[in-house]
Amino acid sequence: MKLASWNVNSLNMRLARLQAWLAVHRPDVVCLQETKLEDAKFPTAPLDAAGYQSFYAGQKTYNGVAILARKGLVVVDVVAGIDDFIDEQKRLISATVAGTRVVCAYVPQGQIVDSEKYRYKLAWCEAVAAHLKNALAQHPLLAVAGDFNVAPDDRDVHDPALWAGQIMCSDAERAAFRALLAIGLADSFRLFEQPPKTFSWWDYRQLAFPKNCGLRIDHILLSTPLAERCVSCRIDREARKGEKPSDHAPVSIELRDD
DNA sequence: ATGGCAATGTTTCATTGA
Repeated sequence: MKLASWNVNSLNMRLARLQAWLAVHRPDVVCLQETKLEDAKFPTAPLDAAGYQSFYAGQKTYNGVAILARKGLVVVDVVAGIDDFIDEQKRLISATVAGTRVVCAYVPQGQIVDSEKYRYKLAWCEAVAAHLKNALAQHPLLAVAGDFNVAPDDRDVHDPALWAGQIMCSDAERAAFRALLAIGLADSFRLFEQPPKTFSWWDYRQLAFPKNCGLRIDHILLSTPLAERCVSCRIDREARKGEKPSDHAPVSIELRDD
């Protein structure tokens, strides 16, 4: 099974790119963030034509998450939102795909350390930690894929001194990320030897991408039984190239069939 | 020198993202 996660920064703007990427990589499951589309406007027909079922929770302008599953895979128990946490913002959707519980997450960005949005980010992560603890108790095969807006450690930052203590790198955010791992999840990227300076997001400005001034903030976390079956984790830098890219690149894993 | 780029709707600017 191949599972991917991609913050598309507007599915409307990125649909053609997504279709082309799906045609080449043929993942079984894709988690999308920042679709920025109300549910009535989700492009189910073109994605159906591309061979995918769509499950989504969106809103106008901001946020929006979706899970795509290759046609033929059985999908049950689709639920939007976080247990015991009322949130106007559409940032979490879960579905069981071919027996694996898949959670697609778009963690708040947080703007500036100690801002109102930063406090919301930390509260959101705390609620999601509780949600995932419960999910793991019910589903030993659990994958959490998304844009976490946290660079877990300095290897995930192009210039650690520049970013020290800044948004996405602060101690509290990194602790919140580690708290998710502590539930019993592994950062699939770190299960393998990886090229140094591998990132998943680059600012649109200042030639950040060609200079590889990026951060690794998009992750796929796996419960122990899935981590044991994981044979690869890659970030597709190619998808960030060319005209009108998303500012994020997709991350993909492959799970051995048992 | 506190900007820069991109997407969106409130649209020819303000807001947000990261």
